[in-house]
Amino acid sequence: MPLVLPPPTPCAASSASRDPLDAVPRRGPSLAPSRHRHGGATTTSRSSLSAAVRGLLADDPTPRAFSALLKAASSASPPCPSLGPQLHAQAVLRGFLGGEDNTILATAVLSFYASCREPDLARKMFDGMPRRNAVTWNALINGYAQAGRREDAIVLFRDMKREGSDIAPDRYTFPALLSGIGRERGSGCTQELGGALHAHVIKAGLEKDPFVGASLVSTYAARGTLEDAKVAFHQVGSLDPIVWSSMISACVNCEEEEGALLLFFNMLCQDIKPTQFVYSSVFSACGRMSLLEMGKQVHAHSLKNSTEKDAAVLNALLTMYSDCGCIKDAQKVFSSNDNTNVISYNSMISALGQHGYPKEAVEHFRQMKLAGLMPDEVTLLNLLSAFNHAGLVHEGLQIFNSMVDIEGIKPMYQHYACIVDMLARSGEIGEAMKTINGMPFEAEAPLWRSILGACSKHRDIETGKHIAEMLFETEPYEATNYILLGNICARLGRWKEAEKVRNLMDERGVYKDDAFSWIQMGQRTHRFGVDDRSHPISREIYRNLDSLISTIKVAGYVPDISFAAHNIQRDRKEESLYYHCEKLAFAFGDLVAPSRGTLRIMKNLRVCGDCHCAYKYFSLVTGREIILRDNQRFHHFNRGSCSCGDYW
DNA sequence: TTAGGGTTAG
Repeated sequence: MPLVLPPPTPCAASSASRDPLDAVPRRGPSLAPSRHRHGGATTTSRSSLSAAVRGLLADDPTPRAFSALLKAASSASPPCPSLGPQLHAQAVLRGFLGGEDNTILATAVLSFYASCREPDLARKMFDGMPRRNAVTWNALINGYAQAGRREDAIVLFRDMKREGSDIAPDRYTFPALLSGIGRERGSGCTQELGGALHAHVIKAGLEKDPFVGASLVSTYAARGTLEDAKVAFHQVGSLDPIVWSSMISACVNCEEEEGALLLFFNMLCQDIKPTQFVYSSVFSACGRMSLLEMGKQVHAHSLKNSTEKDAAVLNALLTMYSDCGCIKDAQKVFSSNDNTNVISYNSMISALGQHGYPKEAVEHFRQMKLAGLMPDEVTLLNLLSAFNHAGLVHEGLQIFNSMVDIEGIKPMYQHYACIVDMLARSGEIGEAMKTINGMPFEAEAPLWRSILGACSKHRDIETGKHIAEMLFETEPYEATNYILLGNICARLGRWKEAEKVRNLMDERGVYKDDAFSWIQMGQRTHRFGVDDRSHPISREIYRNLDSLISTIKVAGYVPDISFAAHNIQRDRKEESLYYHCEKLAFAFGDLVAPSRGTLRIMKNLRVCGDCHCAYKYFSLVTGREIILRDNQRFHHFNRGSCSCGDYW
């Protein structure tokens, strides 16, 4: 008679502590339950579970009670990985796992190990079971998938199909498989697997199942194939809110923010109540597009739907306000959150860094530790980034050098990239190159490009040329590389070389992205290109801009013609700077917005140095606060100065 | 009485 034995030591969470309930490590990613259920079954707290287990063992427990407690233990919050082996051992001692009719309880034990990412222990249970049902198979497939053991999951799926008429892949099998094996972008093998699984789904007649459909949608989105996600979404054709939330999140993941917003409105029109997942994704979409008014309306809507206490919603909301240039509102959201977690702090530290408040970022880092939250690799990256934005090289290096010893976090590629960028931008290009040579990773093109940018800033033409030539080989169609090298040449007055770079671009058919800036007024977005005269009130905008330029010239503004790269006469150069898109956007905002009100302006590329200077004077002569978001960070202009301290 | 789908920071 088969007997399913417990493992010799309790799970992998073994500890010297006497009470297994106290043996839960604070940081134990491999032991954390892979999934918590939200919106449906609630999780159980560790203390109430502890009491329940003591009560159970004191009474005369039934197998049914063991199953219920195992289920609760697998989804306990905080996780309780040592409870499973304890319950398993007690069930064995009572002979509950020794008979033929142990399928349900044995499956509950198996599921516990699977959810604790211990697929080998789950497999031991599986192999020792005299009878298995579909639940047993699905639980082990899920265990392998969640542990990243995709090959094992696939083999088991194949075995399941061969098993016989009673056992067949069902609506539980595919989400388990898809969640674990199909979500790595850019893997050819995974692409084929995802498509093959979709074919199996259709073959099994499950393409209309909302559970399976939501899984397919998110799997395709994670691979970046939004069109396939849409096919899966339409195949389901359901009003199930989770399928919709999966599709909205898919749009955001694939940078189709407008699509996400359209789906959100469509959802409301069909009376499908948005969940916290939907609000999180929609806030993310609003933030990325800087749609402040829209974001505020969705915020108001979310309050009506009682999602205001959800940590993820609040974290997304915080980031939305920050991305829209409203750092004070972001701070308010953070302060209103009673459930701050590591992501809340990471979001706030990131926001403060991007807005140029490194001291406040450090203060939040300190508060985070005081609150008993362990900084993770993202926290450290955001902190380094805050120092980088502010040019605080010494502080950045100090944190970087103490990451392993003090924080227990090994620097990843992004941490090195941040430090290299920091050194190069501060003028320490030689040190940046040394760091690249000493790091345990191969530098990728964007990192070399950031050094090329620093060479442009510091007019280091020799290093710049060397890096540009290398980049012209590895990414010949990236316009930025040519622009940066051309700028170095132009700034040093080496016009012939600048001309050569432009010719090379033409020969290769490389085109740079057109610069544009935009500003929201009410519900409308007004977009401006360079020298753009297409706006209905263009004449008034140009008149206002000319007037503003005259005023700021009197106040001391001197156009910096080094930002006009073409070899043209000085007065023409000045003129070419006046009608940069960010200046046009400001002139428009200044014309139509109430006087002295804050203006929020966005630009798709990095702000031009001359415009940065002009904006400082604009803020001085108009009394306006100007918040400019470019593709790097935020600049807050007020009373003639910028929050970046002219370092960006 | 055991299995499953969708969020937030970089």
